[in-house]
Amino acid sequence: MSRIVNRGAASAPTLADVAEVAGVSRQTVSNAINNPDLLRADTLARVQEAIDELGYVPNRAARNLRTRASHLIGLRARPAPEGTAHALMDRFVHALVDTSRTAGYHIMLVTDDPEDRTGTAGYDDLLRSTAVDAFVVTDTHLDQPQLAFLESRRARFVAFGRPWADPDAGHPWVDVDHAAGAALATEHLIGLGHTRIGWIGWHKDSRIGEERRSGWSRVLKAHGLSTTAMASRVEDTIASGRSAAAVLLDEARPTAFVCASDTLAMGVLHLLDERGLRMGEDLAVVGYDDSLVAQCLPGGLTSVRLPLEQVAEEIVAALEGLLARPSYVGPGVLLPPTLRVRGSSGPRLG
Amino acid sequence: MSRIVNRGAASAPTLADVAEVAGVSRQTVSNAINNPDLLRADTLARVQEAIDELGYVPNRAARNLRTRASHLIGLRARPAPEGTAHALMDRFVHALVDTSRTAGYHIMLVTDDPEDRTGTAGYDDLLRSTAVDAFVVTDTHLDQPQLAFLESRRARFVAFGRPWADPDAGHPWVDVDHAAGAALATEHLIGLGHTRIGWIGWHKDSRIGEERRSGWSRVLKAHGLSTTAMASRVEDTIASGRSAAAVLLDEARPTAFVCASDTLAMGVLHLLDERGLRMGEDLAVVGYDDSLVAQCLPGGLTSVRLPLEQVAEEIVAALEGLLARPSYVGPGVLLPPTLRVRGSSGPRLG
DNA sequence: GATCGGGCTTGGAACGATCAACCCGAAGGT
DNA sequence: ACCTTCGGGTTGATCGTTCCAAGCCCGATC
Repeated sequence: MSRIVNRGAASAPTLADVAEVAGVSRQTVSNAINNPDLLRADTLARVQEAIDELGYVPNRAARNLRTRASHLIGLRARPAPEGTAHALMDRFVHALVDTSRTAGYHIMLVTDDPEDRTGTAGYDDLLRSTAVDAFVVTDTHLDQPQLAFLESRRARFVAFGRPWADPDAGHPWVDVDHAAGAALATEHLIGLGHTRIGWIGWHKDSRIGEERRSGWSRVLKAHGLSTTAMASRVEDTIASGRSAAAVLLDEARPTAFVCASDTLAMGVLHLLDERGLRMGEDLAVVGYDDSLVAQCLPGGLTSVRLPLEQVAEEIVAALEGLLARPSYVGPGVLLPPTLRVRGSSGPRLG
Repeated sequence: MSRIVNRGAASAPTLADVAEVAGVSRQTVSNAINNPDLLRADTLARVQEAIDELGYVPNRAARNLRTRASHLIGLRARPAPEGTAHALMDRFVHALVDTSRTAGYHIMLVTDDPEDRTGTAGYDDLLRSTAVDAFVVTDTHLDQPQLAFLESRRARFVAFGRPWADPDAGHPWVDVDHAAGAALATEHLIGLGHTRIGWIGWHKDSRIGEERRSGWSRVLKAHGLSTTAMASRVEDTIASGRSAAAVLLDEARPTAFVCASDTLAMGVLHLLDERGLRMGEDLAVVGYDDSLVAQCLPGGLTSVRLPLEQVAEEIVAALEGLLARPSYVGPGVLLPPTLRVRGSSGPRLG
């Protein structure tokens, strides 16, 4: 069953059509839509009536052409790698779409063109062609060159993530206080009576990883507890988390772990599973990101939850400043995460 | 630290600028971009050179206005509810973005405006205002009225999901063969030696749920195995999955469960955890959706994997037909899922 | 040598909105 | 009485591209 369809093309009503019906000029209709307070109440009502009658909807392309704006924000994001717990994108994307809508923007998804090695030409084109007004970029820690390129091109964008390389960078940014999150997790474990708390984190070249790690070490030191031989830095995979946990557990005998991600935490849980140890009771584990995995796991994985909804709000606020004329670039925003306590951090120690 | 920035507005080069540099007319430049084969090779080269020299990028708004097309596809999707394992959106969205790009389209995200109860006005506006050329709609099973509305408005859209109400609906659709997935899971368990296989699914009014369930019952019957008292229909939450499993386990004593979702399967695993039973060994469990949770869980959750990349490809193909002139609507496409075998379905029985 | 035709090129006119400037009458100040 | 101001509305120009119909050039044909 297939067919050729010929859609009737009764062309849509334009501003001029509405103007004629309402007995006013084009501009007045335009004002009725964009600056209603410029019109007298009775005129406004008459125009509105004509709009409703004709079912008029402004043509975006024409408006975009004239105003040199598209009210479209490009979201540059890479998908969560399979096999990791990392699914914050879903939540963040939705929060961003919602917040943007209330501000009159729509979100357009952009991913890297695998054929473009620099991964930047496409973005530049989108901006220059007025396809998007600005970008929201994530994964800033991974793409220093790209960020530099965007800045050099005077591209308009807001970063979810600090400008690690240049704290004084000229672009707006919003980030989560990663150290505070790890500190929260560590304090929580100390509060439960733990004194030997290990860290499983990312490689040293990960700025976020080091940031999170600093929260852990700072709190331990503040409580006079030792960090020596208690930390491991590995790749963000379940397998590395598992083996890092195995080594630390045998050598330093921690009673709890704080992990730089839920993925690594899952690695610890894999190890517990293998060794027949009970999560929470034999070993406390805290993850990071509050992924779906943390939420769904039997017993639940205690995890640091990123305030993605607030991040989205701050990003949209920054976008509005960026796109205002003259554009306004405020200071970077750092938001505190929270801790979701679940079974994996176990009961208070005897 | 905040500041007012005044960006230099060296206005972008236009078609006319390129034409002047290349010593040809606007139309020739336009042809060089859109119909290169209409030009003599040397002219084309000269134009291309001018384009590169000026760094010209066609203005989308102007093109959209003239051609009455935006090359933007609206993706209507709702976020995964927190606390469920359901994270297929991430993968599907990315697949769709990638496939669309190769076809020259971009994806714009759309969610329901909570203030608009019908949830349809917004979509209609977007189409009429030429903001998007067409929609991709998901969750078709949940929104019958919306689908009907879109059809009545002659809106252009492709559905991810069968037109359950009217199998002969006029819009293109792509769906996964849900029954086949459940059948795959059931066959797998039978192959492992199970004969008492339970079903935990969704309420009867869920068409997808019933479809998946039919795969399970069909296979059992084909093998002469009983389905009586072996099935339960509940909400898609971990808690309901857990209690459904508890009841079935006590009353019908199945040795394996096929679940309509990974979320429900996680419910079963929660129960095992409570009762101190071992997943896979004491009870085999198969989920549906191949979520990150299934992948990350210690031992792993065997699950039915949806061919989302292929779905995306078929959807884009359907979109291209829909947007061609005259538009072409092909028959619906049904794609087979696959099974990802992991620890939760356990070893071959005794 | 005039005509024809095909391949390229050309200027002008849309597409549908907003911007900038202007217009008009009534109110208020000097 | 005259000038200014201001609210409320109009008109022509413009954004940058593609469509349209006509024009040009050149070689081939009669």
